[in-house]
Order: sequence, then structure tokens, then C-alpha cells
Amino acid sequence: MAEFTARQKEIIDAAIKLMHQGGIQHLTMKNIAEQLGISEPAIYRHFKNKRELLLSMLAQFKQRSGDHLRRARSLNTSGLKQLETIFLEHLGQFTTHPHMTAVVFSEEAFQDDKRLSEEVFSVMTTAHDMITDIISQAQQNKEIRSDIPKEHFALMILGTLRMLVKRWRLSGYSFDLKQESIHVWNSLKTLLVSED
Amino acid sequence: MAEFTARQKEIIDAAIKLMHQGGIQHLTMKNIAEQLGISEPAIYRHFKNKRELLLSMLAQFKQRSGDHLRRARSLNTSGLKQLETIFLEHLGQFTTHPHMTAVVFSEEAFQDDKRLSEEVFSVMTTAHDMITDIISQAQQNKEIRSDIPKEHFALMILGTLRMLVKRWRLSGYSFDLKQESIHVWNSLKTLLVSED
Amino acid sequence: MAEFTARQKEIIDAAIKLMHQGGIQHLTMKNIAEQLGISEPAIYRHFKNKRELLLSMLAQFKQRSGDHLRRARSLNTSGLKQLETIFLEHLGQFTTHPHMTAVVFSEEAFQDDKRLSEEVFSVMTTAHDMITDIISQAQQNKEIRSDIPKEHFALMILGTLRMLVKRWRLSGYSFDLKQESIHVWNSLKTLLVSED
Amino acid sequence: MAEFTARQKEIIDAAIKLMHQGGIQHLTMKNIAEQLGISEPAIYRHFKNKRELLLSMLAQFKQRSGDHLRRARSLNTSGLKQLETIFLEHLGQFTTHPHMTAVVFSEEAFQDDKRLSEEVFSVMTTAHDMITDIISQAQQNKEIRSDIPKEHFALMILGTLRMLVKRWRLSGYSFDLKQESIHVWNSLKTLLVSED
DNA sequence: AATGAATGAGTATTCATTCAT
DNA sequence: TATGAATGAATACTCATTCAT
Repeated sequence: MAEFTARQKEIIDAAIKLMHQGGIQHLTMKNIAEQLGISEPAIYRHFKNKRELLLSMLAQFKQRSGDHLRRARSLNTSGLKQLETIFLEHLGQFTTHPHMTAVVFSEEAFQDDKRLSEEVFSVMTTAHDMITDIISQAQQNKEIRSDIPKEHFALMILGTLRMLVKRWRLSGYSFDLKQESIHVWNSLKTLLVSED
Repeated sequence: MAEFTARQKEIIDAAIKLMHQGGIQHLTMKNIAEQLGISEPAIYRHFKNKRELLLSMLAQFKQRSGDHLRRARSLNTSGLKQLETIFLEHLGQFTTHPHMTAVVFSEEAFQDDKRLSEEVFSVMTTAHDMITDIISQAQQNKEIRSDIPKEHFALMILGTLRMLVKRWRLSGYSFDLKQESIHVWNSLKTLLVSED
Repeated sequence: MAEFTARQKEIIDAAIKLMHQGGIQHLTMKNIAEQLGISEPAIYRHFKNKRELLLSMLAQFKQRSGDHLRRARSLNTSGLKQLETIFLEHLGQFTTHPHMTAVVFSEEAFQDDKRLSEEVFSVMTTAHDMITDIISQAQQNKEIRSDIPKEHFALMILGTLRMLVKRWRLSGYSFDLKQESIHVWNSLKTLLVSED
Repeated sequence: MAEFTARQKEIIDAAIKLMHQGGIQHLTMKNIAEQLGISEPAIYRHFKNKRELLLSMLAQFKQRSGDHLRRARSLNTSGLKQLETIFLEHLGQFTTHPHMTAVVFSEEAFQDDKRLSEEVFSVMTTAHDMITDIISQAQQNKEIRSDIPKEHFALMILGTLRMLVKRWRLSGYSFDLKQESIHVWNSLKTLLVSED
């Protein structure tokens, strides 16, 4: 939908990087300008105001996230394989772009602006809903055990994924997220399919 | 360790409430003072500065959280029962004090201060470690399936718990967290014990 | 109604002086602070924001103006004498406080804020209405000729007064306003009473 | 004297319209550009800077005003008729172009620039002088009563005219200025000619 | 003749903190 | 123990203006 100019992308990237470094407290117009080597007012040529910039940042994140999910969903494979793709690709993306993890956990930061927090919420909800959907089908196909409500599985998968990212972040990216994500997924898979 | 005066506790509570309402952006000395009906300088009689206040807030939270865990741990019951107590009591505490959820998710907020973020991290780590410990023993006792690494179980339990709280928070506390937490725990329990 | 502290009065006076010197463009928080030898933030201890300061300035002016009018009105003299008192005292006040003239002509300056412009408008309207009222009675008492609508007389008196002040202002206060106002009032009086 | 290109006239008109809408605060290069649908730098092709633009605006206004006065003056009629023409045509012009009223009352706005404020002042002075002149002759011709100094009559006529316009402006143009101006003029005329 | 990109100086306002009382 | 008054540093944002294209 919203196409960004090269400069806008640069600014958005700088904003993400700053959020990553020191939270929203660090995400000031001055810091963004400094990081890009331009003056503060220059930013206003590209974004009406800070809010619009943050909204754009989230819009971009939302789109990427949505693309990921849709791509995984469209794969002509089993539900379990789709979930694996989502789980691993999502975490793989963070391995490549560690500062993106800052955006995932930005709900609390944007708490004082309804539009912004809704936008972050919607990313989480979309993922949750799609995962629930895949599980539902996989349960019907007997790929996944049916004695656990699909919403609980979704909660577990998303919760585990986020917890893994959070630990990686708080540890200072001190372990190999990609490697670890494969191990964790295997555990999750085992639980999803096992039946008494 | 740190014993707080009645006034200090009041200030800490006010701080938590403010964080809950509008994030760290709302957590200003002015707002704290306003909420307590005192002047700003008055706060400095009780805390050296804002940082010390936040540190105290986290210390209190850490202690409460630790107490909870230790109490659960000391119960002369099965590991599974201990995990259940931790899971349900933790969530039960949030039901009674919803503004406490703000503190749980405050890691990102305190990102720019090492001491503060470490403090929040340590709460999470302590919980993680204790859960891992309980699981380890329960696996030896054959209460919990052993084909899944204990760390992965810990990740799942803590991740699911946090995800549940986060959804409750972002939904505007629109569902019965206590009720829901029982259901989710049952699902988790089923997965913990089931064996191929 | 609104009682101002000593500091608030100082700030209001500084604001009036600045408006007088260089129009609203000069009326900045920085300039006010500089004139008082304090820092900008200090002003915010005394007024919530600039708008509130301007509103207070106008409130003070409104009250003074109203007091003047009511005092003149309450004089147990003829209508003509009351009008003379209003005319001469009003202009006399400006002679003593030349910077007050800036406030009289501030309607255009406050155009972009409804509340502010309404406040200035109301000062003018109040004067207009009271003058109209006095004229009406004086016409019934045959003090003032009745072949001219009272509103037109009010327009003339207020218009002439303002025009005189404006010319004084724009001339750089180069003539004796008090002296001149007596002459002009004599002319007005002659016209008010003369009859074909 | 100063001949303006079509584009320059457009820019001047846009400036007047903006002043009319929200005072000098609204009269920014950005707003002018926006109103014309061009970019800000484009304005600098036609005016050296903002000051030059405002000066041109006033020059245009001065010329129009002067033309009006001279045309009225050149009429081969009585002095009273000339004054009537000036009074009614002036107000008639405002009826057609309400935003012009903004320029009449712009003295205070341009207070911080000597050249600009002088320019506005000169428009007023020219009108004042010419009116005084006409009155002087009319007094000699016994058209107008001679017991009132000509300057006072000039002050009254101009003051009443301005006051009428100001009230029209502040009322939101809610009454028929043309109609009202005829009534007010009749009152003024009655006073000008009546003799004890 | 016009624009996209940029900027130095300024604008109101907020923040944590200090100090005299 | 508390407060009224103050402040340096920062905040988002605006303004007139310039310059390369």
C-alpha cells in the first residue's frame, strides 16, 4: 500500500536502529537526524511528524510480517510444515536483522498512542489468528493432536517464539538464535504431534 | 533486603500505577507527585533520584516474585503441582493487581539503563531457572516426559504465561484471566505428561 | 474574579510591554523570560501555557476597562458628563500607561485563537454597549440630540477615541494625548448637543 | 509606480487572503505556496524575500487607496459629496473584497519592521490629510459647520469608518455593511452640516 | 520558471533536579 | 517533612531562506 521513498526508508531504518539501541527514550528526532548526518528539520520533508514516522515504521513491519505469514501459508505443504516455516523464518529474519526485535516488543512503548499500539497489536493478532487457523486444519487432518484447543497451541507457539527472542535480546545476542530455534521447534513439533 | 518506609511504598505504588496507565512516558516525577497529592521535591526526601525509585520498584517486584517462587518450591508436593502453583498463582496475582503487568513487560522501557534492565532480566531469569530446576527433577521422577529438554519446557511455560498476560493486557483486560489460566494450564499439563 | 500573584502580574506586565514594543511577533516566552531575568521554564510555574498567560493578560485588561466604565456609569451626573469621564479617563489611562495601547489593538493579533479574540472583542463590545446605553438615556433627557441613532453616536465616540489613540501610537507618542483628548472631546460634545 | 506581473499579483492576493483568514501568524511562505499550489522556492522567483512581498502588498493597497481618494477628489461636486463618495466607496470596496479589511488593520502586525509600518501609516495619513483638506474647503464654502476644527472632523469620519469595518469584521461579516454605511453616513452628514 | 532537499535559528513546552525557606 | 520557585538540557516542530538540478 504505502510505498516509501529511498530517504523515507533510510529514516525508518535509522529509527528502528535507535529503538533497538536504547528504547523509545532514545528514539528522538535529534538522534535520528544525527544518525543520518542530516538536520532535524530535514526529516519533516519526509514525514509530517514523529507519529507519522512511527506509523510508517510499523506499517512497514506489519507488511513484512504479513508477507512472511502469507508466503508460509501458501506453501503447498502440511500444516506442520507451514508452522515450521513461520517459526523458523520469523526467527531467521531476526538473526539477519537483530534490531527488528525492538519493534516486536514495542507495544509497551507505544502505549500512550492508541493508533500506534493498535498497529503493533494487530501484527501480533494477525500472526496468532493465522497460526490458529493452520492448527485447526492440521488437527482435522490428524497431523496435530486434537485434545488441546487450537488457541492454546497458538498461545504456546507464539509465546515460545517471543520468549526465545526476548531471551536472545536480553542476553545481548550471545547465542546462535537460528541454531537454537531449530532445536526448540523440534521440541514443539514433538509435542504437537504426540498422542497418548 | 531493602525495607521500605510507608511513604516509599506509596510512591512505588504510584509509579507502578502510572507505568500501567501510559507506559514509561507517563512515569514522570510530576505525575507521581500529582497522583500522591504531594510536591515533586517531596519525592526526593524518600528517593535519591528517579533511578533509585525505579530500582526500588524493581527490587520490590523482584522480592515478591522470588517469594512466590520459593513458596511454591517449598510445597511438599509433586513437581507438576509446584509448576501449577507457580503458573496459577502468578496469573492470579495479576488478576488482583492488573497494574503489576506493566512491570513484567518493562524490560524494553529500561533498556537505556543497564542496572535497571539487568534487574528486570534477573526476575525473568530467576523464574526460568527455578522452573527448569523443577522440571529437571520431575523428569527424573518420571512425572514429566523426558524426550524434551527441560529448558524448552521452561521456555514454553514462561512464554505461554507471558503471552497470556500480554493478550489480556492488550485486550483491555476483557476476559477472565483466572479462568483462562486454568484452562491453559490444563493444556500445558497434558503436554508435559503425555508420552508417545 | 481571577486574582493574580505578584509574579503573575510581573509576567503579565512584561508581556504587555513586549507586545507594545514589537507586536505579537515579539511576544515570545523567551523574550518574556529575558525581560524578567528568569528562565523560560520558570514562567510555566505561574501560567499553564502561553495561551493561559495571554488570557490572563486580557482578563486583567477587561477587568480594568470594566471597572473604568462602571465607575463612570455610577457617577451621579448627567449622561454627557459620564461620556466625558469615559472618554477622558480612558485616554488618560493610556497617557500614563502607553504600552496598554498595544492591548487595545490586539484583536488582529489574536485572530487565530477564538477564545482570545472573543475576549478582546468583548472589551470593545462592553464599552460600545454601555456608551449606547448612556446616550439612550441622555437622548430621553434631551441632553443629546435625538435625530441621530444612539448606535451611530456610540460608533463615532468609540471610533474617534480609537483613531486618536492609533494616531498617537503610530506617531511615536509625539503629541500630548491628554491635551488633545480634551479638545477632541469638546468637539464631540458640541456635536452631541447641537440641534438644528 | 510598481507594476506587478500576473504571478506577482496572484501571490499578493494569496498573501492578503491568508492575512484575512488567520492574521500574520498565518501569513507564512509555506501557506502562500500551498494556497497557490506551487512550491515555496517558487515565490522567491517573484519576490526577493518575504519583506519585499509584504512591501509590494502594501504598495498595491496604497495605490488603490490613493486612486480612490484622487478619483473622489476630482469629482466636480461639493465637498460633502466628495466625502460621501470616499466614505461609501471605501466601505463598498470592503463589501466586495472582505479580505481587504485585513490589510487596513495590519499596522500592529507590521510593528516590528519600520518600513512596513510606515507604509501602512502613510495610507492612513494620506486619507486623513485629504479628508482634512476637503473639510477645510467645505467649511470655507459654508457647506460644513466651522465651529469644529477640521482635524477633529477628519478624526471622526475616519474613526467611524474604521470602527464600522472593525465591528463588521469581528461580527463575522454578519450584517450588510453597504446598507449600514449609508445610514451611518447620513448621521455623519447631519452632524457635519448642522449649526446651532 | 519551478522544485526537492536541506538548514540555522527559533518556538512553546517538558523533564529531572536543586535550593532556600 | 514538605514546598514554591527556579533551571539546564532536551523535546517535537516551524520559519524564511538557499542551492543544485
